Amino acid sequence: MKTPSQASGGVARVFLLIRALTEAQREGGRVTQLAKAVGLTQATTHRLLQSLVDESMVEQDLRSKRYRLSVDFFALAASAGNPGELRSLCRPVLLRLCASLGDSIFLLARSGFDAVCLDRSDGPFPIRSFTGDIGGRIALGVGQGAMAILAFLPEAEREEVIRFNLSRVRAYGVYDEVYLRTEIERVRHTGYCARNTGLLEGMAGVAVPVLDHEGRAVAALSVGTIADRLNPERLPTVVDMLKREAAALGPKIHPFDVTLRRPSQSLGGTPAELRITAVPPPD
Amino acid sequence: MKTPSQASGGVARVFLLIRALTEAQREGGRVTQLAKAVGLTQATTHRLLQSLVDESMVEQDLRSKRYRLSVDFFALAASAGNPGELRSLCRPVLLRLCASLGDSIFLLARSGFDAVCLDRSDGPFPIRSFTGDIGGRIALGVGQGAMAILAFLPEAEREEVIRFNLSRVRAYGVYDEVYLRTEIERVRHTGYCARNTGLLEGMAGVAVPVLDHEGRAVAALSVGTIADRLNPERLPTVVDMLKREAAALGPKIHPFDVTLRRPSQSLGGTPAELRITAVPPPD
DNA sequence: TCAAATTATTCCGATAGACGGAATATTATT
DNA sequence: AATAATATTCCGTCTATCGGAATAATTTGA
Repeated sequence: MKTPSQASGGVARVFLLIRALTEAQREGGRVTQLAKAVGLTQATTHRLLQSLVDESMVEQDLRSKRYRLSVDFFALAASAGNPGELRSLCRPVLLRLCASLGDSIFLLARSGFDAVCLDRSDGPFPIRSFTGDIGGRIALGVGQGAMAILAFLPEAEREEVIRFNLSRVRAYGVYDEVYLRTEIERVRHTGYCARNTGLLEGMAGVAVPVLDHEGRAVAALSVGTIADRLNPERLPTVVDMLKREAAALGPKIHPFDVTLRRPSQSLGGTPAELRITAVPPPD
Repeated sequence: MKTPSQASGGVARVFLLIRALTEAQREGGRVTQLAKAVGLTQATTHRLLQSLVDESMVEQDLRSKRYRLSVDFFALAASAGNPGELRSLCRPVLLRLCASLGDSIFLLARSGFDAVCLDRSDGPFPIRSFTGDIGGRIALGVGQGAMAILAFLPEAEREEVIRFNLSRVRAYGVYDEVYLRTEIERVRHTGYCARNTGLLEGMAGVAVPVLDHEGRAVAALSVGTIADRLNPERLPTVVDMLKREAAALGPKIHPFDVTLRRPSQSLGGTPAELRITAVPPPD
């Protein structure tokens, strides 16, 4: 007997623990605390942690005895950030756009119901972004990049994502379904997504989807900058450059064709960028 | 009974498989091939893969049935690339240096016997580098950044690393132990590591260590550029800026204190760093 | 400085769940 | 359409995991 919501095998336990470790990366996690977080006994948690240390995926501070994910884990996973060579393909594009425009450029890849930031190239105008750091994720429909992707998914898939994401995106200024669908239509019509009144004060962004050889959105190129620099005069130029680069990328892309599966592990909640590092009080 | 060289628990098997998947990221791996690679039966390999798919760490193409690591895996591991907030702390530094110097700046973190690239900021002068892409690793002692770290490890640790790495670094132009030790002494004396005759034709680099509050090297700031731009006239300025930034970082860093353990999984082999992907110049 | 409390680590018997041989289904090849 | 290669499922065996409990280490408090 196994609860479907609860994980099945030992693999699930390992990743449950790893997820708990990501939460505790800042200070490192202690066995007791981690055990409670994953719902296992201290003994089991301890043994799993030791196994992970043996694999050098986790390291333990000799003084505090706290555990955290290791840089080796990061290095191991780095290749996963280049699916179908997408990142390698886009890197010169990012550099080129960044050099020409002088703004920060982001590469977002679609991943299930989210977009994940795979790469960025910062221009001289510093910027704070939601998807922000490499590895950051955001629900499809929130922010220009993730909206550009959502708008250009095949209809059936788009509907499923909208249904699943509606509750997740409410917090971000997507007030209702009608508004979201109106936006999507606009993006589908114009071929880009731009907003001046962004999620962050004074910040603006514009993004275009990157379509694979069959016309489905798999990624987005996104520009983030200060609001002044996306004025009506400059915007068309920026959009044009983005579209040109995106179009050139399309034929080179051969993505995996995967079944969309609802994540059991909640992706939703509060994104890391909004979690204003409150230290969880021990009790 | 279990071979000590072969892994013990189920955790080891999982990561054995994940490692095999990183090798096959480009095209994706098939069950048969992966099973052979990890030395398990197809049935077991298949079940493990399914478990990983359930965790959305792996995805499978519906057409080709091939498996690859997913972007979710990358996103999960991203927090591991910010150990002790090192990356967050250094990001503004990278941007500042990149803006002032106009060259590409790298942040390397020490990890066991290696240095791993945690972040980079590319300047207008395109560059090819060994440690190159984010997540890339290189043996301590090879390249300016990894040399800067090695030179400023505590003596006992330094000796152990040298002993372990000597065979690994021979391929890279470190011809013998005497040469390596001479270099280390020079770096310790001057406080930086610069080379014009780099591993790559026409490329040059200079790096300084980032020392923690107890004076041990935990990271390096590295500049990569074209050889002309590191002439005797400009070099002192660059070194000075790097040193200044590194010194300011030191007190903010409180690293984990870990036991150095020889990796069972060979790091050696054909390093990913030799598979150099040239970055086409922007224009 | 010592004692109490908290936390980390080790032990070990029971057993849940992984293992893999073999059968079956699917896809590619000729 | 037949054959081959590959992927997936089944299920009995038995191994490797689980966790309660004991022990060790560390922190807290007086």
